Amino acid sequence: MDRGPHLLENYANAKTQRVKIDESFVPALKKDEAAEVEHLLAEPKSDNVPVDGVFGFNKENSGKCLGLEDFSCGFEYGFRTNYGGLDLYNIQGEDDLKLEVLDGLLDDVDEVDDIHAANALSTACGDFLLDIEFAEIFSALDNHPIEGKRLGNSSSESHSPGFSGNSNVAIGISDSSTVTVPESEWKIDSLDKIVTSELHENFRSKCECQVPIEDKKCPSSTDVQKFDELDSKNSRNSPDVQKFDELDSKNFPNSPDVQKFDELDSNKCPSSPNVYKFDDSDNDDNLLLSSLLSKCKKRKKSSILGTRVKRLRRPTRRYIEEFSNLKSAYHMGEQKDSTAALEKRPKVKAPSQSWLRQGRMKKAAPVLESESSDEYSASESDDYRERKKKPKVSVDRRKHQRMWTLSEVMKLVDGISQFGIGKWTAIKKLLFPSSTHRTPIDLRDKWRNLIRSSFAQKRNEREVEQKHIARALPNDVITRICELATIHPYPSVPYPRVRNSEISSCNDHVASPELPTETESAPYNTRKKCT
DNA sequence: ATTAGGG
DNA sequence: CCCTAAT
Repeated sequence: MDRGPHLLENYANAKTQRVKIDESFVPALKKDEAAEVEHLLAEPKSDNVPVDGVFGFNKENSGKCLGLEDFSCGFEYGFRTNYGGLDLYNIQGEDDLKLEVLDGLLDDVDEVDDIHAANALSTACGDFLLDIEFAEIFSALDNHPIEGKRLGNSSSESHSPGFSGNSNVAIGISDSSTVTVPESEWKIDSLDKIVTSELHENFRSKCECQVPIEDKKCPSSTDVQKFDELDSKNSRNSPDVQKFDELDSKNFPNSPDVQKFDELDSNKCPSSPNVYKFDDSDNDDNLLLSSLLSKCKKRKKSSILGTRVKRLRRPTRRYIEEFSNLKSAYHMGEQKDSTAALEKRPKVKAPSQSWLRQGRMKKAAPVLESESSDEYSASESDDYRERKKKPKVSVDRRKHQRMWTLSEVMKLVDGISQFGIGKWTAIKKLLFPSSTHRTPIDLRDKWRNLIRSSFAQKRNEREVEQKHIARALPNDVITRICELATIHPYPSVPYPRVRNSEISSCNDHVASPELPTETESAPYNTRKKCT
């Protein structure tokens, strides 16, 4: 019973966290209004009227009262999808996670006991609000675009005067600067007004409790009706709910994932000061939080779908992939073959870093898969298909090129030795069956480059005794490539001037095209006949 | 749908 | 890597 509040406080105190508790849930609310709300919250309790009735968090009442819950669901949803790599909703990047967490926590509070958890209405909702069905209402008052705006607020620390005093009212507000929120343009005021008004209205009409609240600005009853409609509509969409269930279970099979949040988060926005982090010192609480979170997932589903989640911004492919990869990376660890040591570039721990690291950042791009997973990626086929048909996708890939690893090169060489030149799709299928990247064309391009570079390197090697060729391919690979190049001459890529002499010399080093020395190059020469 | 070539 | 033309 007191656990919830306790938790709240704990987290409120955490350094890294920016969570506001209590009254901030109506951030821009004028004082009198705030007072009203507070009153409203406080009042019912003495009357044995569950506060959640007002906020619509009651089980039987869920979905009512304009869905404050929905807001929070939005956050939760965002978090979940982000982490799960689900292609549903883009949080603009970062950190709505904590919202989810907090929300979950709060949500659970009312489960814990008779604590009526009023949910958190974040100031950050702007982004989602417009999305949500009932945003229409807001739009009437507020047409401000919320795109790309961010709430610059909030390094402000949490303060929890108001409601924290009420032992049975837990109000969590996540005021996260990290959450994408329209700036001042976004009329929080109007929202708040409506919200409060709605609260009043609902409280009156549904709870039938006299609340000493002056209905200063009650929106037209139509608005209320709208909410109600919405509500009823939402409350019975079991199919959707089921859908969500599937979805959910797929993406979040185990709550332990939540624990990785910390790591994940820091990877994603290392620079953000406002990143919510689990405090190490709070391990117990973290665990609790995790379980709470998982619990709350179930409970929120219906309302999430109820609002017909449609977001303005879909998550970037990159974003999605990133998360999924990240997740899979955790599960499978970093498995690499022995050639990994020879990788041209260091492996990156987190995709997020890798996409920063390289690539031309002209346009939006898909995620850079972690090296370790490139051969195991399950989503390969999809990616591949899409890439081929939608030009847009190709635009995406352009963004970050992926270095070819030695192992990849070797596979490519193998493939060419098997299929010969020009069977790029075959090679792709056979040797890069699960690489989301590396289209047949890529293979060809790579091969084209390999030939050129190999010969160049070969030449240099002889002249300068390959010393400062730091990131050059290993000699044997070069040799193999040279051989293959002679065996399967690439049509349109003339060898850099040094044609035959170069080739012959190249072959001299290892094996003659006709008679392979039984060194490592043997397997390739044996198949030279396929041109 | 693939491949070749060029950018 | 991307794009386009040619198969």
